[in-house]
Amino acid sequence: MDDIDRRILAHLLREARASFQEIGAKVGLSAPAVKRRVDKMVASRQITGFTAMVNPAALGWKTEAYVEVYYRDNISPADLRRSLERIPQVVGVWTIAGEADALVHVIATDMAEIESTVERIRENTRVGRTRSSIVMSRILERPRT
Amino acid sequence: MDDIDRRILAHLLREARASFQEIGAKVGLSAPAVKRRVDKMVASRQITGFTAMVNPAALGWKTEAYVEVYYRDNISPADLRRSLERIPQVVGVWTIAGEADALVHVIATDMAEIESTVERIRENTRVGRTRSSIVMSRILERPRT
DNA sequence: CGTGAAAGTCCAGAACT
DNA sequence: AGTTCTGGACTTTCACG
Repeated sequence: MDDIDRRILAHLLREARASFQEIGAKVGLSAPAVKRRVDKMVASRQITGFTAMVNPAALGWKTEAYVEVYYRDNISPADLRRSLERIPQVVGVWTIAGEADALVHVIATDMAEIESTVERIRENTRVGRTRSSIVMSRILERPRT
Repeated sequence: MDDIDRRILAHLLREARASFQEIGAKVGLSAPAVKRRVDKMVASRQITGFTAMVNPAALGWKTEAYVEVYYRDNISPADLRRSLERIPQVVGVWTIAGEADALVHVIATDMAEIESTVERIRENTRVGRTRSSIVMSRILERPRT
């Protein structure tokens, strides 16, 4: 991972559908060279994939929340994942050090769906209390460079 | 935005570099038809762009935190954005309803950098207290379908 | 809103510096 | 590491249903 790789990555973060040729022109490399570098970054899991960024509001996902979860006892990351990945409204889960044990990102079409999703999270018997913060507006969101 | 659009979008969320032809084969449309639909979704800002997903750990971004910020008085979203967007370690900001006023996602190379970034957030005189949660592990992270 | 065909562009691998 | 070359695939525009 040298400086050219970083410039290629920066380009892909901004425009993931750019052609290798186009990227090559910017960084001063031929298209095959760029492809080889990108393939390598994907193979080494530095790049984990390419995705579209969507405007949730334009798609009916009007409501979003971050839910802190406190567990009664220790829970393994694997168990945590198993219990939450089947809930489609859960789009992110992180274990945290601080007051709570885990932070869960929930996205839904309306408030009622947020509520029922939090209920589903609570169904796990090991969950103690939860503390939800409803997102009012996205101020800033940028891909990590 | 009909069902075919949703299937195209789902495909792009999974693999943003897929060719229009490939997507067309999955949804039963020709490549030009797919391109027109994608162009339309981009033009209408339902799709806001295409980006690479990176593995922060593989890139030296070892440390991540979510910081809740409590303000002394009301702050406008525009002011909030202005004060935080110049801090490069800040990758996400949302205003929230709950206990705190804003949730700030911070990503850094090490703990010291997290600390100094939180310090920078606190420099704004209107910030009251902050409450940080350090991310220990990413359990689940998926694009919204 | 769809298709099919044109021309231009790009990809992906091979061969070579 | 990098390049150039090449056959085949893809994108993109356009005319048309």
